[in-house]
Amino acid sequence: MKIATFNINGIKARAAALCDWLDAAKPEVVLLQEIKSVDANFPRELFEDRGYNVETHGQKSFNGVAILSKLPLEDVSRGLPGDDGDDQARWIEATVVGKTALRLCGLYLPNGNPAPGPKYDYKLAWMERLHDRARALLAAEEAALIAGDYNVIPQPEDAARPEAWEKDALYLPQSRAAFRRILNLGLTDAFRARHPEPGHYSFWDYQAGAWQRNDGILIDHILLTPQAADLLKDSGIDAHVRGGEKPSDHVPVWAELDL
DNA sequence: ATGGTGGGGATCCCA
Repeated sequence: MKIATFNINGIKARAAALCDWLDAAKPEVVLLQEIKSVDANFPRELFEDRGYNVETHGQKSFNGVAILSKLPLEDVSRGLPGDDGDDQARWIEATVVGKTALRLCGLYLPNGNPAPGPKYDYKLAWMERLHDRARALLAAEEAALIAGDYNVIPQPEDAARPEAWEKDALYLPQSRAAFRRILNLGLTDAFRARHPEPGHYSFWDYQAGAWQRNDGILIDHILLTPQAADLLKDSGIDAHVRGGEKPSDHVPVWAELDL
């Protein structure tokens, strides 16, 4: 079963590119970020016509996450626990059942720039809540996948020019330490488990010809609990999507699980 | 040091 994460940077602007990729890659499950749409305006028929069940957690103008799945989506929940005052749509969960049950968690982690400042404080607080949720998922000792746009460059080899990101919220030591602390709970990075070498990216800025110069960063990650990691067969990044018509600035990252 | 591009939707915010 192929499960992908894809920050599409606006569903309205990306409907064609997303459908082209779905038709070619045929993933069973897709976790979407930055749909930038309220639930009522999400073009769910586009995906239902292709055999996907659709669950959204949107908001006006910004953020917004969704799950597309050919298998039924059960026990859907919206919003990352830990702060009732947080109204930003950045987290959605659901369960699919294949050979075994798999809990899917889709996330759009705060960007955090400029740092320092209130946006960076929000990012770090959000990562603390993510840590707590990940710990609970691990304690359940079941297969779970926590994937999305983490807005964290975990290590120097995850950037073409790490020195350019030294003062950026995506690469500050505190951001990387918070990510590592979550990983160190016992999660497996599905892409890095199979592709440890440098030079793999999931985001290229629209500006300054970043794609043409391959000036990318790897910030979209798929983390697996041990029970899910045991099912990992393959993983990859569909980088070619960045060279398509009206592309997102991110590309799909996927994992194949024996589910 | 600056400005480079793009989406959303309102005359500016966010990335």
